[in-house]
Amino acid sequence: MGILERKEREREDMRRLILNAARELFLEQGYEKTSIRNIADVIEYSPATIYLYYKDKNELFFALHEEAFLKLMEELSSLQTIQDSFARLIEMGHRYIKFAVENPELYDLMFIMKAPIEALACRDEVWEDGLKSFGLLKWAIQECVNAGYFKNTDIEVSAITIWSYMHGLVSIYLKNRMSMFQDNQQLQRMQQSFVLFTKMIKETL
Amino acid sequence: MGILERKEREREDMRRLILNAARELFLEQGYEKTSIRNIADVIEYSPATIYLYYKDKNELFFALHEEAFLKLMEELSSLQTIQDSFARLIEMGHRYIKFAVENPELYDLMFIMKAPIEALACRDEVWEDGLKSFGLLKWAIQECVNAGYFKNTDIEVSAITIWSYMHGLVSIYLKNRMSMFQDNQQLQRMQQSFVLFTKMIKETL
DNA sequence: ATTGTTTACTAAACACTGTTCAGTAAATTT
DNA sequence: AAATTTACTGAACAGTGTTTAGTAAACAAT
Repeated sequence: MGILERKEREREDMRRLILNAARELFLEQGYEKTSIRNIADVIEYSPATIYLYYKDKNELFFALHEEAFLKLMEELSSLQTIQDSFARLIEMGHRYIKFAVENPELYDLMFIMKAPIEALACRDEVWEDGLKSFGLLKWAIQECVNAGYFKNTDIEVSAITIWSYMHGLVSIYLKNRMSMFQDNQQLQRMQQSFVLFTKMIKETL
Repeated sequence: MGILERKEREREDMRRLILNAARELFLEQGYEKTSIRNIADVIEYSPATIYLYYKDKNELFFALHEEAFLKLMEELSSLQTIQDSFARLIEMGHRYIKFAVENPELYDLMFIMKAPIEALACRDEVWEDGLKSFGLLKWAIQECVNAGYFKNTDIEVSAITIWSYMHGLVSIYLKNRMSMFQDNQQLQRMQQSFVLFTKMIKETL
């Protein structure tokens, strides 16, 4: 009885079809301007069909949120090859900034928008993707402690502190709140600040 | 010829009436769920009338954005009484966190939402409110340098770094991305992180 | 092969949204 | 008193997320 399996496959195909269209529109014109009807137009189905595969718009964007974390984790995965643990943590920071600047819509989805988190909340699940990448940061910090770079033992608090700085830096930039600097100076100022921050953690963490 | 003056007064009254209603709804049910029609209902005028006093919704929320900055500046104003410049900077941080936690919707409006910044952009003005409060931070840092607490001379970079951390910390919390900690632990973790950060800037800035 | 049943899909509607505009009634000026 | 300006609104436009009733095709049972 392979019919059920085929149906399941077809269902997955359809979910992917919808998600691909959603991602395409979302990345090219942003979240707010992407409507269910737009997505339906692209895949040449009725808007109502989308609701047979995704509960609502929140759930649809939570699926993209998951993808985005996969992408970030992928871009951070090759860090394991770096031997020196402090250099690895710094490179992690560089790549985090790079990811945010190159994928502003994804970053918004992952860390700022409330829609994906609401999709989680109403199925009362934990924020696994966030937890996993937070775990990666904690691991990188733990390695620095092990290697003798950091003395501070409360890894959790160190992780929050570093992540807060990183998130603050990129989201001030992404949400256009660095307009006190000329456009061409903003990225430069971010780099300068990042250098200062690395000095700060090196000397006192 | 006092008629023009009266008319101007009446116009200001109307603008305030609209803004008061907008603020009320906005703070009680959030930005997204507040519509022009909701505001119109409260003031018992037609929705079209609102457009005679505010260009669009962005401009309406930019007006609230200005108010929010006034409120923040007010809550930071009494800092001048603190003698020790480092203690003053720390207290500034405390009040920043307090403001964000107690006024999440206002904080969103000021530093995260793109609507107010768009209202600015299409009148191509600078972000004066942001600039002013950034100036206050720079002043507080400069005083720390003057008092010998900090050696670092690039105040601008120091300010970005400190603000980035502060903004990151509170917005991770406000946007519900601290769900890896139990609800009752989140504020405590923030405090711990803040203590760590103060140690960091004290020792290396 | 012909029923009955389930599945996949959609047109249309519901209740909204921001915004514009023609038309009206009152206030002001001539 | 007539003409003009001002303040306001009803209705519409073009969209939004979402639900529901109904249809046609696929499948299962006889």
